[in-house]
Amino acid sequence: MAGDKQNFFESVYRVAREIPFGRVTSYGAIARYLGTARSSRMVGWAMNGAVAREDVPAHRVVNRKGLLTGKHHFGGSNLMQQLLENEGIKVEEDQVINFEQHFWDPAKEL
DNA sequence: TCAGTGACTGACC
DNA sequence: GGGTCAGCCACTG
Repeated sequence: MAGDKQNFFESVYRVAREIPFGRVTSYGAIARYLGTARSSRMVGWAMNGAVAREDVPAHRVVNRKGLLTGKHHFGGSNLMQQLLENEGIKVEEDQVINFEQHFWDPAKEL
């Protein structure tokens, strides 16, 4: 069958789209929800393609520590931080303030 | 084809 | 308590 990987990517996009306004999640959380907890890197790779999609809020996905590790993929600017702050999420030194408070777990909320 | 790399994470010492 | 290692899989040279 051709398209299994595509399905995985689409699944990641679908979950990312479900992230509520003003909330963030982690790569591992999405990976765990999809049943690929050990392939959290693939979620990050999927997000790489998600940036090109305006319907996928990739800026709401950070690493487990709330660190904006992927901000360099947003055009090499502080766009990611700008978008998060625009949603009421405070970001300082590439890290989300009160990360646990804004954290949204798809496996738990979805 | 092989080897290195990466938007991660959990376990181990 | 902080640094290191291994697993995961796709992409690139």
